[in-house]
Amino acid sequence: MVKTSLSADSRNRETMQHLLFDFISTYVSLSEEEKHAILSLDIFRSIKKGTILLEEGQRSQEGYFVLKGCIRTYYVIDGEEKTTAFYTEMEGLTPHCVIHKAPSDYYISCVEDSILTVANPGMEEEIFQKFPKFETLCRMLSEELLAKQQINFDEFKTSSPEQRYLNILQKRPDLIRRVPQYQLASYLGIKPQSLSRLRARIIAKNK
Amino acid sequence: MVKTSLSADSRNRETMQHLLFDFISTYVSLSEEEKHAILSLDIFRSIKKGTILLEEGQRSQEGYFVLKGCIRTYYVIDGEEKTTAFYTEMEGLTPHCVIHKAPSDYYISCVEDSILTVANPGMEEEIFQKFPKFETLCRMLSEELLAKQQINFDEFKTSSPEQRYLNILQKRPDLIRRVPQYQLASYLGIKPQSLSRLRARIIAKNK
DNA sequence: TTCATTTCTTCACTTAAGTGAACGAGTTTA
DNA sequence: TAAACTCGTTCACTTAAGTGAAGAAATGAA
Repeated sequence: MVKTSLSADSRNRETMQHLLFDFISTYVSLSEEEKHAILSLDIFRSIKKGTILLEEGQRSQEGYFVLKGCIRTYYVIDGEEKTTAFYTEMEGLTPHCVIHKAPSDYYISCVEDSILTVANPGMEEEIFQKFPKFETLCRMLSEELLAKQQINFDEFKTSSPEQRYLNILQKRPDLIRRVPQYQLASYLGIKPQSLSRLRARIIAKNK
Repeated sequence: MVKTSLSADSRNRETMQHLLFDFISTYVSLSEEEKHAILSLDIFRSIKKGTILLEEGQRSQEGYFVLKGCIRTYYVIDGEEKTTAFYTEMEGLTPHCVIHKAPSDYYISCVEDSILTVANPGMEEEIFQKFPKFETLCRMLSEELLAKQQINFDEFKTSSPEQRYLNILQKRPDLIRRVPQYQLASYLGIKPQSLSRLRARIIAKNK
Protein backbone atom coordinates (compact mmCIF):
# COMPACT_ATOMS: atom_id res chain seq x y z
CA MET A 1 0.00 0.00 0.00
CA VAL A 2 1.81 3.05 -1.26
CA LYS A 3 -0.99 5.62 -1.11
CA THR A 4 -3.82 6.12 1.31
CA SER A 5 -6.98 8.08 0.59
CA LEU A 6 -7.36 11.47 2.22
CA SER A 7 -10.26 10.33 4.38
CA ALA A 8 -8.27 7.40 5.72
CA ASP A 9 -5.43 9.80 6.49
CA SER A 10 -7.69 12.10 8.44
CA ARG A 11 -9.24 9.16 10.33
CA ASN A 12 -5.72 8.08 11.14
CA ARG A 13 -4.77 11.51 12.39
CA GLU A 14 -7.80 11.58 14.66
CA THR A 15 -6.88 8.18 16.04
CA MET A 16 -3.38 9.42 16.80
CA GLN A 17 -4.69 12.54 18.49
CA HIS A 18 -6.90 10.36 20.66
CA LEU A 19 -3.98 8.14 21.58
CA LEU A 20 -1.97 11.16 22.65
CA PHE A 21 -4.73 12.82 24.64
CA ASP A 22 -5.71 9.58 26.34
CA PHE A 23 -2.12 9.11 27.36
CA ILE A 24 -1.80 12.66 28.67
CA SER A 25 -5.09 12.40 30.55
CA THR A 26 -3.58 9.76 32.83
CA TYR A 27 -1.32 12.53 34.18
CA VAL A 28 -3.19 15.83 33.91
CA SER A 29 -6.62 16.78 32.57
CA LEU A 30 -6.62 19.06 29.55
CA SER A 31 -9.17 21.72 28.61
CA GLU A 32 -10.28 22.04 24.99
CA GLU A 33 -8.16 25.15 24.75
CA GLU A 34 -5.09 23.24 25.89
CA LYS A 35 -5.77 20.39 23.50
CA HIS A 36 -6.07 22.91 20.72
CA ALA A 37 -2.76 24.47 21.71
CA ILE A 38 -1.08 21.10 21.29
CA LEU A 39 -2.69 20.45 17.93
CA SER A 40 -1.70 23.89 16.66
CA LEU A 41 1.94 22.93 17.16
CA ASP A 42 1.55 20.43 14.32
CA ILE A 43 3.78 17.78 15.85
CA PHE A 44 2.47 14.58 14.23
CA ARG A 45 4.79 12.88 11.75
CA SER A 46 4.61 9.68 9.70
CA ILE A 47 8.05 8.10 9.37
CA LYS A 48 9.04 5.26 7.06
CA LYS A 49 10.84 2.16 8.30
CA GLY A 50 14.58 2.57 8.06
CA THR A 51 14.54 6.37 8.27
CA ILE A 52 17.40 7.71 10.35
CA LEU A 53 16.04 10.41 12.66
CA LEU A 54 19.36 11.30 14.25
CA GLU A 55 22.94 10.60 13.21
CA GLU A 56 26.11 10.42 15.25
CA GLY A 57 27.75 13.83 15.38
CA GLN A 58 24.52 15.68 14.68
CA ARG A 59 23.21 18.43 16.98
CA SER A 60 19.51 17.79 16.86
CA GLN A 61 16.89 19.69 18.83
CA GLU A 62 14.14 17.12 18.45
CA GLY A 63 12.46 14.94 21.03
CA TYR A 64 10.27 12.01 19.94
CA PHE A 65 7.21 10.28 21.28
CA VAL A 66 5.96 7.09 19.63
CA LEU A 67 2.22 6.92 18.94
CA LYS A 68 2.53 3.89 16.68
CA GLY A 69 5.50 1.83 15.55
CA CYS A 70 8.99 1.45 16.94
CA ILE A 71 12.22 3.42 16.94
CA ARG A 72 15.60 2.46 18.35
CA THR A 73 18.80 4.12 19.50
CA TYR A 74 22.13 2.57 18.55
CA TYR A 75 25.83 3.27 18.61
CA VAL A 76 28.34 2.29 15.96
CA ILE A 77 31.40 0.98 17.83
CA ASP A 78 34.27 -0.50 15.83
CA GLY A 79 31.95 -0.61 12.84
CA GLU A 80 29.36 -2.62 14.75
CA GLU A 81 25.85 -1.50 15.60
CA LYS A 82 25.06 -1.66 19.30
CA THR A 83 21.36 -1.20 19.93
CA THR A 84 20.73 0.19 23.40
CA ALA A 85 17.01 0.96 23.45
CA PHE A 86 13.71 0.40 21.70
CA TYR A 87 10.81 2.80 22.00
CA THR A 88 7.33 1.56 21.14
CA GLU A 89 3.77 2.83 21.60
CA MET A 90 3.42 5.54 24.27
CA GLU A 91 7.15 5.74 24.92
CA GLY A 92 9.36 8.67 24.13
CA LEU A 93 12.83 10.06 24.38
CA THR A 94 14.63 13.35 24.43
CA PRO A 95 18.08 12.57 23.03
CA HIS A 96 21.08 13.34 25.17
CA CYS A 97 22.38 15.82 22.58
CA VAL A 98 19.23 17.95 22.95
CA ILE A 99 19.71 18.31 26.69
CA HIS A 100 23.46 18.86 26.58
CA LYS A 101 23.67 20.73 23.29
CA ALA A 102 26.54 18.51 22.21
CA PRO A 103 26.95 16.36 19.10
CA SER A 104 25.12 13.06 19.44
CA ASP A 105 27.04 9.88 20.28
CA TYR A 106 24.36 7.67 18.82
CA TYR A 107 21.88 7.13 16.02
CA ILE A 108 18.11 6.97 16.17
CA SER A 109 16.32 5.04 13.45
CA CYS A 110 12.86 3.84 12.65
CA VAL A 111 12.46 0.06 13.08
CA GLU A 112 8.92 0.05 11.59
CA ASP A 113 6.75 2.50 9.71
CA SER A 114 5.80 4.76 12.61
CA ILE A 115 3.79 7.75 13.70
CA LEU A 116 5.60 10.02 16.10
CA THR A 117 5.22 13.38 17.71
CA VAL A 118 8.25 15.57 17.20
CA ALA A 119 8.92 18.49 19.51
CA ASN A 120 11.79 20.87 20.26
CA PRO A 121 12.73 22.82 23.39
CA GLY A 122 11.63 26.11 21.80
CA MET A 123 8.10 24.84 21.35
CA GLU A 124 8.17 23.51 24.86
CA GLU A 125 9.19 26.78 26.39
CA GLU A 126 6.49 28.60 24.48
CA ILE A 127 3.74 26.27 25.58
CA PHE A 128 5.03 26.07 29.17
CA GLN A 129 4.61 29.85 29.33
CA LYS A 130 1.02 29.76 28.17
CA PHE A 131 -0.01 26.60 30.00
CA PRO A 132 2.08 25.76 33.09
CA LYS A 133 0.18 22.51 33.26
CA PHE A 134 2.38 21.19 30.45
CA GLU A 135 5.46 21.74 32.49
CA THR A 136 3.87 19.73 35.30
CA LEU A 137 3.13 17.02 32.75
CA CYS A 138 6.72 16.98 31.52
CA ARG A 139 8.11 16.93 35.04
CA MET A 140 5.86 14.01 36.00
CA LEU A 141 6.77 12.12 32.85
CA SER A 142 10.49 12.69 33.34
CA GLU A 143 10.37 11.64 36.97
CA GLU A 144 8.38 8.53 36.16
CA LEU A 145 10.66 7.61 33.26
CA LEU A 146 13.69 8.18 35.42
CA ALA A 147 12.40 5.82 38.11
CA LYS A 148 11.36 3.25 35.48
CA GLN A 149 14.71 3.54 33.75
CA GLN A 150 16.51 2.98 37.04
CA ILE A 151 14.53 -0.21 37.63
CA ASN A 152 15.39 -1.40 34.12
CA PHE A 153 19.04 -0.73 34.71
CA ASP A 154 18.88 -2.49 38.06
CA GLU A 155 17.31 -5.56 36.47
CA PHE A 156 19.96 -5.56 33.78
CA LYS A 157 22.80 -5.41 36.28
CA THR A 158 21.43 -8.07 38.57
CA SER A 159 20.63 -10.67 35.92
CA SER A 160 22.36 -12.86 33.34
CA PRO A 161 21.79 -12.57 29.57
CA GLU A 162 19.52 -15.62 29.76
CA GLN A 163 17.44 -14.11 32.55
CA ARG A 164 17.27 -10.84 30.59
CA TYR A 165 15.93 -12.68 27.57
CA LEU A 166 13.31 -14.52 29.65
CA ASN A 167 12.43 -11.19 31.23
CA ILE A 168 11.81 -9.58 27.84
CA LEU A 169 9.85 -12.64 26.76
CA GLN A 170 7.52 -11.82 29.66
CA LYS A 171 7.46 -8.04 29.69
CA ARG A 172 7.79 -7.06 26.03
CA PRO A 173 7.07 -10.23 24.04
CA ASP A 174 6.12 -8.10 21.02
CA LEU A 175 9.73 -6.84 20.76
CA ILE A 176 11.03 -10.31 19.96
CA ARG A 177 8.72 -10.51 16.97
CA ARG A 178 9.06 -6.90 15.85
CA VAL A 179 12.80 -6.54 15.97
CA PRO A 180 15.73 -8.28 14.20
CA GLN A 181 17.66 -10.70 16.40
CA TYR A 182 21.00 -8.95 15.98
CA GLN A 183 19.46 -5.74 17.32
CA LEU A 184 17.89 -7.61 20.21
CA ALA A 185 21.23 -9.27 21.00
CA SER A 186 23.11 -6.04 21.62
CA TYR A 187 20.09 -4.78 23.55
CA LEU A 188 20.67 -7.80 25.83
CA GLY A 189 24.38 -6.99 25.98
CA ILE A 190 25.55 -10.01 23.98
CA LYS A 191 26.46 -11.10 20.42
CA PRO A 192 23.88 -12.51 17.99
CA GLN A 193 25.62 -15.91 18.15
CA SER A 194 25.20 -15.98 21.90
CA LEU A 195 21.53 -15.12 21.60
CA SER A 196 21.01 -18.03 19.21
CA ARG A 197 22.80 -20.39 21.57
CA LEU A 198 20.89 -19.06 24.55
CA ARG A 199 17.54 -19.61 22.82
CA ALA A 200 18.55 -23.15 21.83
CA ARG A 201 19.50 -23.77 25.47
CA ILE A 202 16.13 -22.56 26.72
CA ILE A 203 14.24 -24.74 24.24
CA ALA A 204 16.35 -27.76 25.22
CA LYS A 205 15.54 -27.14 28.89
CA ASN A 206 11.80 -27.02 28.27
CA LYS A 207 11.75 -30.44 26.63
CA MET B 1 34.82 12.71 67.04
CA VAL B 2 31.46 12.14 68.66
CA LYS B 3 30.41 15.70 69.38
CA THR B 4 30.86 18.91 67.44
CA SER B 5 30.61 22.37 68.92
CA LEU B 6 27.54 24.42 68.11
CA SER B 7 29.49 27.00 66.16
CA ALA B 8 31.09 24.32 64.00
CA ASP B 9 27.63 22.90 63.37
CA SER B 10 26.29 26.23 62.22
CA ARG B 11 29.33 26.80 59.99
CA ASN B 12 28.72 23.38 58.57
CA ARG B 13 25.07 24.15 57.91
CA GLU B 14 26.01 27.33 56.10
CA THR B 15 28.50 25.43 53.97
CA MET B 16 25.80 22.94 53.04
CA GLN B 17 23.34 25.68 52.19
CA HIS B 18 25.93 27.23 49.93
CA LEU B 19 26.58 23.90 48.22
CA LEU B 20 22.87 23.50 47.53
CA PHE B 21 22.29 27.05 46.29
CA ASP B 22 25.40 26.98 44.10
CA PHE B 23 24.16 23.77 42.57
CA ILE B 24 20.67 25.17 41.97
CA SER B 25 22.05 28.38 40.51
CA THR B 26 23.49 26.44 37.56
CA TYR B 27 19.86 25.77 36.54
CA VAL B 28 17.73 28.70 37.71
CA SER B 29 18.51 31.88 39.63
CA LEU B 30 16.85 32.20 43.01
CA SER B 31 15.69 35.33 44.78
CA GLU B 32 16.36 35.73 48.50
CA GLU B 33 12.68 35.02 49.09
CA GLU B 34 12.94 31.76 47.22
CA LYS B 35 16.09 30.74 49.05
CA HIS B 36 14.32 31.46 52.29
CA ALA B 37 11.39 29.30 51.22
CA ILE B 38 13.75 26.38 50.74
CA LEU B 39 15.46 26.89 54.07
CA SER B 40 12.12 27.11 55.88
CA LEU B 41 11.37 23.57 54.72
CA ASP B 42 14.13 22.35 57.05
CA ILE B 43 15.36 19.62 54.72
CA PHE B 44 19.00 19.21 55.83
CA ARG B 45 19.87 15.96 57.62
CA SER B 46 23.07 14.45 58.98
CA ILE B 47 23.08 10.69 58.52
CA LYS B 48 25.50 8.20 60.10
CA LYS B 49 27.37 5.63 58.03
CA GLY B 50 25.45 2.37 57.86
CA THR B 51 22.04 3.95 58.44
CA ILE B 52 19.35 2.33 56.32
CA LEU B 53 17.22 5.08 54.78
CA LEU B 54 14.80 2.77 53.00
CA GLU B 55 14.06 -0.93 53.41
CA GLU B 56 12.61 -3.43 50.99
CA GLY B 57 8.83 -3.54 51.35
CA GLN B 58 8.64 -0.04 52.83
CA ARG B 59 6.43 2.66 51.31
CA SER B 60 8.59 5.71 51.75
CA GLN B 61 7.74 9.20 50.57
CA GLU B 62 11.24 10.58 50.76
CA GLY B 63 13.58 11.75 48.04
CA TYR B 64 17.27 12.31 48.79
CA PHE B 65 19.95 14.66 47.51
CA VAL B 66 23.55 14.19 48.64
CA LEU B 67 25.38 17.34 49.76
CA LYS B 68 28.25 15.40 51.30
CA GLY B 69 29.00 11.71 51.61
CA CYS B 70 27.70 8.71 49.76
CA ILE B 71 24.55 6.59 49.73
CA ARG B 72 23.79 3.45 47.74
CA THR B 73 20.81 1.47 46.54
CA TYR B 74 20.91 -2.31 46.74
CA TYR B 75 18.69 -5.33 46.34
CA VAL B 76 18.86 -8.51 48.38
CA ILE B 77 18.50 -11.39 45.93
CA ASP B 78 18.87 -14.97 47.21
CA GLY B 79 20.35 -13.55 50.38
CA GLU B 80 22.99 -11.61 48.45
CA GLU B 81 23.38 -7.87 48.30
CA LYS B 82 23.37 -6.46 44.77
CA THR B 83 24.44 -2.83 44.72
CA THR B 84 23.01 -1.03 41.72
CA ALA B 85 23.89 2.62 42.30
CA PHE B 86 26.02 4.99 44.32
CA TYR B 87 25.05 8.62 44.86
CA THR B 88 27.74 11.06 45.89
CA GLU B 89 28.06 14.86 46.16
CA MET B 90 25.43 16.78 44.14
CA GLU B 91 23.58 13.64 43.07
CA GLY B 92 20.11 12.67 44.17
CA LEU B 93 17.35 10.14 43.76
CA THR B 94 13.63 9.85 44.15
CA PRO B 95 13.06 6.17 44.91
CA HIS B 96 10.82 4.22 42.60
CA CYS B 97 8.38 3.52 45.45
CA VAL B 98 7.76 7.26 45.92
CA ILE B 99 6.72 7.71 42.29
CA HIS B 100 4.67 4.55 42.04
CA LYS B 101 3.34 4.44 45.59
CA ALA B 102 4.26 0.78 45.81
CA PRO B 103 6.42 -1.07 48.34
CA SER B 104 10.12 -0.68 47.59
CA ASP B 105 12.04 -3.49 45.90
CA TYR B 106 15.35 -2.23 47.19
CA TYR B 107 17.24 -0.79 50.13
CA ILE B 108 18.98 2.56 50.43
CA SER B 109 21.81 2.87 52.91
CA CYS B 110 24.46 5.33 53.89
CA VAL B 111 27.98 4.29 52.77
CA GLU B 112 29.65 7.14 54.67
CA ASP B 113 28.63 9.70 57.27
CA SER B 114 26.63 12.03 55.02
CA ILE B 115 24.65 15.22 54.82
CA LEU B 116 21.53 14.97 52.70
CA THR B 117 18.47 16.95 51.87
CA VAL B 118 15.29 14.99 52.41
CA ALA B 119 12.09 16.03 50.65
CA ASN B 120 8.65 14.54 50.05
CA PRO B 121 6.06 15.11 47.29
CA GLY B 122 3.79 17.07 49.63
CA MET B 123 6.51 19.64 50.27
CA GLU B 124 7.22 19.76 46.58
CA GLU B 125 3.64 20.45 45.61
CA GLU B 126 3.41 23.20 48.20
CA ILE B 127 6.53 24.95 47.00
CA PHE B 128 5.69 24.44 43.32
CA GLN B 129 2.45 26.34 43.97
CA LYS B 130 4.23 29.28 45.55
CA PHE B 131 7.25 29.32 43.26
CA PRO B 132 6.72 27.75 39.83
CA LYS B 133 10.43 28.20 39.26
CA PHE B 134 11.03 25.15 41.43
CA GLU B 135 8.94 23.02 39.17
CA THR B 136 11.07 24.21 36.26
CA LEU B 137 14.15 23.29 38.26
CA CYS B 138 12.82 19.81 39.00
CA ARG B 139 11.82 19.25 35.39
CA MET B 140 15.25 20.29 34.16
CA LEU B 141 16.98 18.11 36.72
CA SER B 142 14.81 15.11 35.89
CA GLU B 143 15.35 15.53 32.17
CA GLU B 144 19.07 15.91 32.59
CA LEU B 145 19.33 12.94 34.92
CA LEU B 146 17.24 10.87 32.55
CA ALA B 147 19.56 11.62 29.64
CA LYS B 148 22.65 11.01 31.80
CA GLN B 149 21.19 7.80 33.12
CA GLN B 150 20.51 6.63 29.59
CA ILE B 151 24.13 7.25 28.63
CA ASN B 152 25.29 5.32 31.70
CA PHE B 153 23.05 2.42 30.78
CA ASP B 154 24.28 2.54 27.20
CA GLU B 155 27.90 2.43 28.32
CA PHE B 156 27.15 -0.49 30.59
CA LYS B 157 25.47 -2.47 27.83
CA THR B 158 28.14 -1.81 25.25
CA SER B 159 31.15 -2.67 27.41
CA SER B 160 32.71 -5.61 29.23
CA PRO B 161 33.20 -5.75 33.03
CA GLU B 162 36.86 -4.89 32.51
CA GLN B 163 36.01 -1.86 30.38
CA ARG B 164 33.43 -0.82 32.97
CA TYR B 165 36.05 -0.96 35.70
CA LEU B 166 38.51 1.09 33.65
CA ASN B 167 35.70 3.51 32.91
CA ILE B 168 34.97 4.01 36.62
CA LEU B 169 38.68 4.34 37.28
CA GLN B 170 38.56 7.34 34.94
CA LYS B 171 35.19 8.90 35.67
CA ARG B 172 34.65 8.24 39.36
CA PRO B 173 38.06 7.24 40.77
CA ASP B 174 36.95 8.31 44.25
CA LEU B 175 34.33 5.54 44.29
CA ILE B 176 36.99 2.82 44.20
CA ARG B 177 38.51 4.20 47.37
CA ARG B 178 35.30 5.11 49.14
CA VAL B 179 33.39 1.93 48.61
CA PRO B 180 33.94 -1.74 49.62
CA GLN B 181 35.00 -3.99 46.74
CA TYR B 182 32.07 -6.38 47.08
CA GLN B 183 29.68 -3.46 46.60
CA LEU B 184 31.65 -2.21 43.64
CA ALA B 185 31.63 -5.70 42.10
CA SER B 186 27.85 -5.98 41.90
CA TYR B 187 27.75 -2.38 40.67
CA LEU B 188 29.91 -3.64 37.78
CA GLY B 189 27.58 -6.60 37.31
CA ILE B 190 30.07 -9.24 38.49
CA LYS B 191 31.13 -11.23 41.61
CA PRO B 192 33.81 -9.97 44.01
CA GLN B 193 36.12 -12.83 42.93
CA SER B 194 35.85 -11.71 39.32
CA LEU B 195 36.66 -8.15 40.29
CA SER B 196 39.81 -9.32 42.07
CA ARG B 197 40.85 -11.36 39.05
CA LEU B 198 40.07 -8.51 36.69
CA ARG B 199 42.20 -6.10 38.71
CA ALA B 200 45.09 -8.58 38.79
CA ARG B 201 44.73 -8.94 35.02
CA ILE B 202 44.91 -5.19 34.49
CA ILE B 203 48.00 -4.87 36.71
CA ALA B 204 49.69 -7.75 34.84
CA LYS B 205 48.99 -6.03 31.51
CA ASN B 206 50.52 -2.75 32.63
CA LYS B 207 53.84 -4.40 33.50
C1' DT C 1 10.94 -16.22 -10.40
C1' DT C 2 15.76 -15.90 -9.72
C1' DC C 3 19.74 -13.91 -7.87
C1' DA C 4 21.96 -11.31 -4.29
C1' DT C 5 22.07 -9.77 0.20
C1' DT C 6 21.02 -9.90 4.81
C1' DT C 7 20.04 -12.36 8.85
C1' DC C 8 20.09 -16.38 11.73
C1' DT C 9 22.06 -20.57 13.24
C1' DT C 10 25.67 -23.91 14.07
C1' DC C 11 30.42 -25.37 15.04
C1' DA C 12 35.09 -25.50 17.09
C1' DC C 13 37.96 -23.03 19.77
C1' DT C 14 39.31 -19.17 23.10
C1' DT C 15 38.52 -16.22 26.87
C1' DA C 16 36.45 -14.68 30.92
C1' DA C 17 32.94 -14.94 34.44
C1' DG C 18 30.54 -18.11 38.07
C1' DT C 19 31.18 -21.33 41.96
C1' DG C 20 32.86 -23.24 46.18
C1' DA C 21 36.61 -23.53 49.11
C1' DA C 22 40.60 -21.91 51.54
C1' DC C 23 43.68 -18.48 53.33
C1' DG C 24 45.42 -14.22 55.24
C1' DA C 25 44.93 -9.33 56.69
C1' DG C 26 42.41 -6.27 59.18
C1' DT C 27 38.67 -5.20 62.36
C1' DT C 28 35.51 -5.96 66.03
C1' DT C 29 34.03 -8.21 70.19
C1' DA C 30 34.35 -10.68 74.43
C1' DT D 1 44.83 -10.65 74.27
C1' DA D 2 42.43 -14.08 71.97
C1' DA D 3 38.60 -15.51 69.34
C1' DA D 4 35.22 -14.34 65.85
C1' DC D 5 34.08 -11.98 61.86
C1' DT D 6 34.49 -9.43 57.64
C1' DC D 7 36.66 -8.62 53.51
C1' DG D 8 39.67 -9.26 49.72
C1' DT D 9 42.43 -12.48 47.23
C1' DT D 10 43.73 -16.86 45.19
C1' DC D 11 42.92 -21.54 43.33
C1' DA D 12 40.79 -25.34 40.67
C1' DC D 13 37.00 -26.36 38.22
C1' DT D 14 32.54 -25.36 35.62
C1' DT D 15 29.74 -22.70 32.68
C1' DA D 16 28.72 -19.43 29.34
C1' DA D 17 29.99 -15.68 26.36
C1' DG D 18 33.36 -14.01 22.49
C1' DT D 19 35.42 -15.07 17.92
C1' DG D 20 35.81 -16.44 13.21
C1' DA D 21 34.05 -19.25 9.75
C1' DA D 22 30.57 -21.71 7.20
C1' DG D 23 26.16 -22.81 5.78
C1' DA D 24 20.94 -22.39 5.89
C1' DA D 25 16.98 -19.49 5.83
C1' DA D 26 14.63 -15.37 4.95
C1' DT D 27 14.27 -11.07 2.61
C1' DG D 28 14.50 -7.83 -1.04
C1' DA D 29 15.53 -6.37 -5.76
C1' DA D 30 15.92 -7.11 -10.71
